Amino acid sequence: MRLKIHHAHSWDLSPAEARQLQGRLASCVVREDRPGTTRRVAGVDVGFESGGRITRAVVSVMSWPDLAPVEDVLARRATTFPYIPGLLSFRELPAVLEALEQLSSPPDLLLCDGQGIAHPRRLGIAAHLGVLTDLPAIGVGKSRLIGMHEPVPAHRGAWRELRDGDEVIGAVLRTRARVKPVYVSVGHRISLATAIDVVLQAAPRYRLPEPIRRADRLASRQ
DNA sequence: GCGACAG
DNA sequence: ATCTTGTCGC
Repeated sequence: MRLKIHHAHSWDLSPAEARQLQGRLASCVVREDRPGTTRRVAGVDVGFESGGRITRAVVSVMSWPDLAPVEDVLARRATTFPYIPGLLSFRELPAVLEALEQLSSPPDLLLCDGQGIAHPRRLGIAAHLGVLTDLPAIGVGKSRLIGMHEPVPAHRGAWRELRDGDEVIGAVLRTRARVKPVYVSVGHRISLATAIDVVLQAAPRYRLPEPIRRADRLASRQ
């Protein structure tokens, strides 16, 4: 598929330029529900190989709401930006966009590894990806970047607001009882309440480690 | 100045 | 992100 990029920009930036750009793109994030018809949901997993020299992105598409596997794609490329907390998207998104272009048909919703607006400048990787693709996007982080929250009860479905001062920037949600909670935040064109519902609905059959395992299978095949 | 810090 | 060791719950 051809990917339409909105608010396109250079990736050859200094850390200072990247931070400045985040401030401008953050104002484009839509924090309310503005979905299209949801038929396919894509899980986006990012990471690296070879001690960081290679950046890897895996996109696993499933049908919605039945969560049947539809299509998996993998992209790898030489890393061109270092990992700096708060600037993850500048290291990972070029590979993600390359992977998305390999899909035979576009997804309707993105579940992206990492934070959405739960970010110092409100533009984590999921929000950045949402703005560039203009697709509804949800950030699902495995650990915290910023924000404070009350303890989360141990049962599945329990959640607490993640706040930065007075602002609610996300939710800390248990997708399974007594398992480490995930950090859910708005990426684009979705409300926090809807994002929580979607993650909870997707989690039972689409466990967060699942895209990683599929990634490893794809990686060993290529 | 010191600690924290998505993946 | 990755690696290792010790502990705990089912």
